[in-house]
Amino acid sequence: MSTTPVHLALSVDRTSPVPLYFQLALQLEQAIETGRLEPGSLLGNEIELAARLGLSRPTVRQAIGSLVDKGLLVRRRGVGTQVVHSQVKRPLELTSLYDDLLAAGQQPATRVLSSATGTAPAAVAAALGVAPQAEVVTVVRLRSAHAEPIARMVNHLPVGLLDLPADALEATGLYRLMRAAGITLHSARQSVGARAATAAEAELLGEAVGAPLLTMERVTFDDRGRAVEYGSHVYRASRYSFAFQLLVRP
Amino acid sequence: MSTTPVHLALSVDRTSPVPLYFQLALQLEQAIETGRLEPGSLLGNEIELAARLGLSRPTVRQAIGSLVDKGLLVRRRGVGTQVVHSQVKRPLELTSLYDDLLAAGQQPATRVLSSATGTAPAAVAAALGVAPQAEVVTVVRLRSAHAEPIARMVNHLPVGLLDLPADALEATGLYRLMRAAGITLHSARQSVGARAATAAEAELLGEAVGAPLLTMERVTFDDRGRAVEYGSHVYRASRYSFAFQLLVRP
DNA sequence: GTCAAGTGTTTGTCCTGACATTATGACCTT
DNA sequence: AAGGTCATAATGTCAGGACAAACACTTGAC
Repeated sequence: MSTTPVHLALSVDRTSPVPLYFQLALQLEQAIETGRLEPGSLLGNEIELAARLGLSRPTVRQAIGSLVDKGLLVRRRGVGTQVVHSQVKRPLELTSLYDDLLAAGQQPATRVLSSATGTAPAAVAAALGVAPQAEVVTVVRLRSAHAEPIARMVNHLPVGLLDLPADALEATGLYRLMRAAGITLHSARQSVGARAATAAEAELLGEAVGAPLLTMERVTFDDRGRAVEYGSHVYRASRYSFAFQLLVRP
Repeated sequence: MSTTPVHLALSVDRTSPVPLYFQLALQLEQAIETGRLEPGSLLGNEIELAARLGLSRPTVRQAIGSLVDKGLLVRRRGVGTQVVHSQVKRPLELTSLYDDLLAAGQQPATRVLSSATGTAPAAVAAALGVAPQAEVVTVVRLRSAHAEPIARMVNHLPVGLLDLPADALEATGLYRLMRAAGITLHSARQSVGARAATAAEAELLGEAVGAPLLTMERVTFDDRGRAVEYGSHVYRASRYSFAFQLLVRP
C-alpha cells in the first residue's frame, strides 16, 4: 500500500547558525508530528530531495538518519524511506518525577524531610563510583501532587557538585537544579521493583502497612560519564507508574 | 587527568562483507569492554586514526559516532574522543524475561496455561492498533525458574502474524519465536507499576493474597511500525525487578 | 600576579563523487 | 497461467577534501 512520494514544502536557511541537517530534521519531525506527513507515506528519494533543497546527499542522509534513530522514520533499501506507521512517537527520555507530574497537568509539591552531609554507606559509594568513605550529600524529600503524597525520594550526590538549598529543592525538581548548574545529564542506570510498605513508609505516604509500593533505584551520569546522583525512591503504586519507550538498536 | 592517546592494535578486513565502519566499531567496543581502552583515555584524533587504518575520516567518524550513540564514548571539540568514565556500559535493550533469566544463569521454564483465538477486547485492539472486533491470538503463560514461579504473562498478537505452537512456546521465549519468524523488533512502549496480588494470582504464583506484584504492560512494534504484540504481565516482586539503561538524546 | 588575546588542535559540518546491495516490478520463458 | 530472470530504483557504504567552531594552552599586556 505504498503511496506516491509526498511533496512537502521544505527549505533551509544557509545564513542561520543552525546546522542544515538539523534544520531539515526539525522540519521533517514537525511535519510528522502534525500529520502533514502521514504514517506509511514515502519521503521521496534522498538524491532528489537533496537536489530540491540545494543540499548534498550526505546532509540529507544525516537529517533522515537522526529521525530513523528516534524511531520516526524507517529506511528500506530499494524502496525508500517512510514514516513509521504507528502511534510510536516520543523517543525515550530520562524522566524526572517532577516533570512527569507537570506534564500530566498536576501540581508537584516537595517537602524536604532532611538534608545532610556525611560519609557514604558502602552501597552508595559503589553506585556513585567514589571512595568508600567519601563525603556525600543526602537529601530526603516527600513529593506530593494535589496535596496527596506520591513518593519518598532519597538522593545521594557527591559533595561539591552542586549547592542544594532547601528552598530551591522545594520549588523545583532535582534534575532541573542540576541542569541549571550546567550539568548535562546523559544516561542513567535504573532498576524498578516492588515491595510492601513498612510502617514508617505507610505512615508517611498515607497507605496501609503492607500496601504495594513501586521502588526505583537510579544512578545518573553526566556527559563525561561521572556519576552525579544516586536515588532510591518509593512510590505509592496506587498513584504512580512508569512509562518507558524502548528502542532497539540494530 | 586526560592521558595521552592510546595506541591500539586495530585493523580492518576489506574482503569481509561486514562494513568497515562496523568492523572498527566492534573492535573499539570490545577494547572498551575488556578494559584495553581505559575509561577516560583518549582515542587519538580521527584524521590520524583514519590514516593509520587506511580508512577515510567519514568512515572512522561513523564508527565512533555509533559508539557515542551507545554512550560508550564522548566527543569533545578541541579535546578529542574519550572513553566514558564510569561503569555505564550496556546500551538500552528491549529485554525479554526469557533472555533476562538465561543471562542471569537461571533455567527459564514455561507452561502454556491457555492459547486461543478470539475477538479483541477494546483495550487490546486499541493498543495493537487493529479494528475493535478484529481477531487476535491470546496466550497465557506461567514462567518459572528453578521450579519456582516468577510471572504470569498474557500476550495478544494479531492473527496470522505468527504460528504459536504450544510446544515451541514452552521451549523458548516469545521474542525469540518472533525473531525466528523474520520479525524485526524495533521499539516498545512500556508501562511498569505495582499492585496487590488477587486470590487467583496468589494461588498461581505461590504468594500470599495481597503480596506486592510488579506489573508490566507493553506494546511492541516491528521495524515498520506495526504493533506485533501486546503483553500484560505480573511478576512476583520478591523474585524479579526490571533494570534499564536510559540514554538522553541531545 | 592576573586577566585577556592569540594560536594550535580537534571535532563539527558540508560538499562531490563512486560503487555495492537489495527490493520491486516487468518481462520472458515454460 | 505460473514461474524465474533481469532491469530499475532506492538506500548502504566509502573516499577525499574543505572550512567553521570550540576548546586548551601559551603568550602577552596591564
